[in-house]
Amino acid sequence: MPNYWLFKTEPDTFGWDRLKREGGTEWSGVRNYQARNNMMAMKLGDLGFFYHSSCKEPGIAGIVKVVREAYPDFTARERKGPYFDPKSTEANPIWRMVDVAYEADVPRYVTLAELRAHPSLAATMVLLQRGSRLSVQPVHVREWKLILEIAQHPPAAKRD
DNA sequence: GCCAACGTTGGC
DNA sequence: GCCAACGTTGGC
Repeated sequence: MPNYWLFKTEPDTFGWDRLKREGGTEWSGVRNYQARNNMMAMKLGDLGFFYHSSCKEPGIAGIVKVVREAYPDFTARERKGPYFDPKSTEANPIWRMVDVAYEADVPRYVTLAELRAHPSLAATMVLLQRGSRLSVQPVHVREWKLILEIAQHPPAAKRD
């Protein structure tokens, strides 16, 4: 059984279209210890939702698979780069990344608002907790299955 | 070790 | 653009 995760990304910077086009990516630039620890816990074959944040309609855009387990994030040592961290050295790299690859499309885009509308998700999903902004987070298998179930049906009609 | 100040995230 | 919540920094 794989474990399940959620990766946040800003579609203006690196969205689902680009991930599909390129087939996969290094998940570099994460500078939060909890998110790093989550990546260090990932195993080959784990699956993750590809989540669009900081955009007009935040939500789940696709599914990726972990194709390389955690290894040092070299962008921490790129002196001129935006992710440079002087605390990270070759002998002691403090930041890690994983590689992910395209796994599948979701049947349809599932918005944040829709996720929130499900009480059982709202109660437990890390993404939906107040003030939560963890960029790489675990998803419970129960949540994973429910979200896929939601994605297999048309969105609930909007009421006026 | 405390905690105020600051910069960032991210929904709205 | 606003602002609440968060994580980090640094003085003490």
